[in-house]
Amino acid sequence: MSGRVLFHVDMNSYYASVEAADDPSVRGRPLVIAGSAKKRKGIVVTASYEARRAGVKPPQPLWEAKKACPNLLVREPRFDRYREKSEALFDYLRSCSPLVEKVSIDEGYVDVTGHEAPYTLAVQMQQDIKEQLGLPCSIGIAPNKFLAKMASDMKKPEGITVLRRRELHLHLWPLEIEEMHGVGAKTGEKLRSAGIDTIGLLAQTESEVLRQLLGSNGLKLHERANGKDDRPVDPDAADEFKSIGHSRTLPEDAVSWQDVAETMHYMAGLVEDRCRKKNVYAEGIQLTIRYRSFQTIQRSKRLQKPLREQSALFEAAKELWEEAWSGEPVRLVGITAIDPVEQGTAYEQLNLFDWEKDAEKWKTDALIQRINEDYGRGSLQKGRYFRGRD
DNA sequence: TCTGGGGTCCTAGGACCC
DNA sequence: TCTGGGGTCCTAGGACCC
Repeated sequence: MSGRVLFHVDMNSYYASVEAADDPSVRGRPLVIAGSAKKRKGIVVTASYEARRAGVKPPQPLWEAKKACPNLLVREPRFDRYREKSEALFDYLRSCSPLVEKVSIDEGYVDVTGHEAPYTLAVQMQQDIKEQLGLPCSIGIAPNKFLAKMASDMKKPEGITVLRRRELHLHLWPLEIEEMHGVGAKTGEKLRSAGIDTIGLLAQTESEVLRQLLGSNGLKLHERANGKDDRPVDPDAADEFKSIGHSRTLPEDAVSWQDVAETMHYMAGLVEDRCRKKNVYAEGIQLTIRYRSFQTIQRSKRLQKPLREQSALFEAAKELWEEAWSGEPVRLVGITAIDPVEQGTAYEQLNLFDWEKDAEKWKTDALIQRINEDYGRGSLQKGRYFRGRD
């Protein structure tokens, strides 16, 4: 009963729409954005509505899409351009309300509580975005995030949908269970096997039954299905990142460290670049290996000292590789910096100071030497060295 | 001649500490 | 000769989303 009014603004076929906005020659034609099939990245990331009408549906292998739609136009993604347009979009949204939360490159929430005529505002926004950026979007209007998100999905492209709590039985509950945000393949399967085929049945199921079936996620889904969701629109959410990673599918499967080393080094460089841009160091590193079988493993470890240099990330990744690689052919590798910390926040100076103090306290040359040696190789961290002894 | 690349959140077990 | 219980940190993996 908080009486909030939230918009979920969702761009339609975003990448394809940016291409169409920039290049009139592809407008109105079946277009997909996909990686290069030669490099084994032939996946349809986004399809224009013309392509969708021909049966193309992301994510789908490119060869399959071409089979479904022989006159398909294919473009490789231009992420920099999509980010640029996205910034313009969010600048516009923030001109409508200060409470804007960016969810991804092409969607966000806007809290317009208190606005005298939300629907009229939505119409205006949709029109402005079309005129100023050349991009189509759908807008969902509802009292909370979940319902706004579900609403924006109800009319595409270029729809505006109001979803009121008292109308859930008409517009939300009849939907198939897989259409619910937060229900993926696995959860959908579990729910169906329990006879819960629609969002309405989920809403009416005893919450204890759902907890048995899905754990705490079951309780969350039950609340959402009943129209309850208290999450605020958080303008800072996008700044609070927790990892920075890059990965690549290799042109062909790798069978040795030598085969992956160059790609690893390159990934480490990309990670360093982004850490620098965000002014952070990584307290941990994660290696991702995807095998030919598509089984994907991840190995992570905390670093002895926060770092971000390409060579250091590369070396750390190599160590993880040596511990983790099973010997099977590898399809994809990735490096992720985890637990980012701001540059200059305490760590190096402060800790060095602490070690000196600790060394002073213990006062044996041998110990001081040992600390220096250890610290030199960076193996002391966070004042833990003496834990259990003092 | 399948299946990209960027993320987040949650759970669970073992180590370790008190 | 018998070993509790709570808390935190670390790691791996599952599920989901765009």
